Amino acid sequence: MSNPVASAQLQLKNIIDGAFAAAMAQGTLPQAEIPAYVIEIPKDTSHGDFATNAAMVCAKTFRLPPRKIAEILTGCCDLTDSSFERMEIAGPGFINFFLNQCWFAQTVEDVLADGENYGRSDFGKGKRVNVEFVSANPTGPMHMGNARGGAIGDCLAAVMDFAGYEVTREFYINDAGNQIEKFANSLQVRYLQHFLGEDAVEFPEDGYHGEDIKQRVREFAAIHGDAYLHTSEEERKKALVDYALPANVAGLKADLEKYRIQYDVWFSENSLHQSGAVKEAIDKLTQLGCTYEKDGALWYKSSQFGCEKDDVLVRANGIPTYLAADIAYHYNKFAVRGFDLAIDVWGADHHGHVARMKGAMDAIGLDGSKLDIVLMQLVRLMKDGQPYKMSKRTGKAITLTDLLEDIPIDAARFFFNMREPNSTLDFDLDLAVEQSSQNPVYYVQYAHARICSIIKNLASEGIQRRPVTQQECCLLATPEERELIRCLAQLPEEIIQAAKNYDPARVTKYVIDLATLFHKFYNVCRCKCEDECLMQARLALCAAVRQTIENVLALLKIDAPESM
RNA sequence: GCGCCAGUAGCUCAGCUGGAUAGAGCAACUGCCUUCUAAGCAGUAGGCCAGGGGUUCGAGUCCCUUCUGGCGCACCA
Repeated sequence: MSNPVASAQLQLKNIIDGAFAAAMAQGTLPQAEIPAYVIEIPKDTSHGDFATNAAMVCAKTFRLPPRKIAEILTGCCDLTDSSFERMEIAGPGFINFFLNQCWFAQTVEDVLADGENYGRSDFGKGKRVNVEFVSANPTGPMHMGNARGGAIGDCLAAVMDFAGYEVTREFYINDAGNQIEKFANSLQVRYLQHFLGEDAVEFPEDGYHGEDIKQRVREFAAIHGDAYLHTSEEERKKALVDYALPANVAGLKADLEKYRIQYDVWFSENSLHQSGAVKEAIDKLTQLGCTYEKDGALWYKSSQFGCEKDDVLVRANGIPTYLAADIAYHYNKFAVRGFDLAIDVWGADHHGHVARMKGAMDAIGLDGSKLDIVLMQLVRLMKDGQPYKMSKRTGKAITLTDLLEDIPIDAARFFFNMREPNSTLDFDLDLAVEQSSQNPVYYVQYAHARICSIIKNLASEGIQRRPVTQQECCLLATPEERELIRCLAQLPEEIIQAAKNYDPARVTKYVIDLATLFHKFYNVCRCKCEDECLMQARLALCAAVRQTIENVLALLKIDAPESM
């Protein structure tokens, strides 16, 4: 697995450290500890491929002007047998380094050699990470927040995998607690209404009013008829929930699969109650002195673990709260299943819960820093430049299913990953369906299709891509070619950054940039040309770009069409 | 009231752990197809990075403060 940028950067660090050592040995710089300096990639390529502020941060240490230090350092830098051809001092004392043509040639070869693995790294060191996302309430259909969470979570999981983590995708089914009680009640009222008429029983104000509840009741009635009309309420509710809940979960699963999301684990909250895991977690906290009783309820001392106030674990009526179950759930992730890291993707409206959960992990004897929460802000659907809240057909909030009926799945997955999770997202419904360059999905896919077309066209004229020598690859020296290769080289670092920051939107931005650079290259450099060696080198470059686009689109689970 | 997140071009947003002249896309205007996909490219124009202080060689980025917007502060999940 190659990482052209990191290799060059490491090489450069050795060169610079070597220069410091040499200068001190010569006595041109006094003996001193070298302050931390950075090696960065300048925005402006005229400032080189890499630049360091080493001379500037040392100004105080050596009591010399930055440019003077830079002169001494460059005098001691040895670039022979390196990936660099030259360096220069610029501005207030930057030292800029320029990569040689071999590096560019080698990068193209590396991409092709790595193939579908190009971009992978061992950054994660095989650590086991659990990524939990969507975890939609099984009492009804999924909303826009779930749609965004699905795209972000799934892509983040793919990115983590690519960055060298061992990833488990998980859905937490909230099949316990208050909302299941409301669900049961809604079902049974609808059931009674189904047979006795709408007016026979009043529908509870806080019930689930959706059409989906009625639908489940009709299905249930078709199987069991009015058999549960005369049973106890208890029995009736249980029968209805036992039917409707698995049906809903199956529905969620089916909808998410349409959205190209497949989970490794569907984890039931109820199973934690059944197995006694919730009670165990509560007992453990109590043993550790983290709880107390007040007003008949059992409280957890959240305030001792970074929260504003304490929270109830077990209500006065003896039923544990969601928090108790959630502590047991995360305890299970770490202590039982042994994950090294757990990432939860939550809606930003749950942000108040973050400190509490992390604190609770510390309280229960685990490490709260291993739990990370990705908060995502709300989605605003836009149509004709106006917020678009309700479905015209149903008059209700737009569900994930509605969305996917209206726009292509490629567009949905791409759009939801265009912004970092923690920023509000305007989802432009008109743009998402538009088949033009304005739609970034098409823009990227078009670049891929173009490359396929070039290769196919040349093949039809009997010109096949063949292995190229490094010397031939060195012919790729126009500014457009070099920019394009520079971008290719960036992928592994881009993936690592996305994994490190839990920000899958980085890869989306990356692939748009890559497509842009390819289109620029395409307009200036013809692959089909007189010089056979140059043609083959350009074909190799095209193949490398195609491979890279494919790899990124695979992370997003978006098609890479061969023609458009 | 307290807390979290945000405020960058007319609009939607980039800007990596402080770095060189603040960048894209859309919208507006001007060009480029007898040659590999014009779903493309090149160019023009557009800015007191919300306001005010501070930290330093250097601030859109860090600290303080004010203003504005979103979201939370349950024996709901």
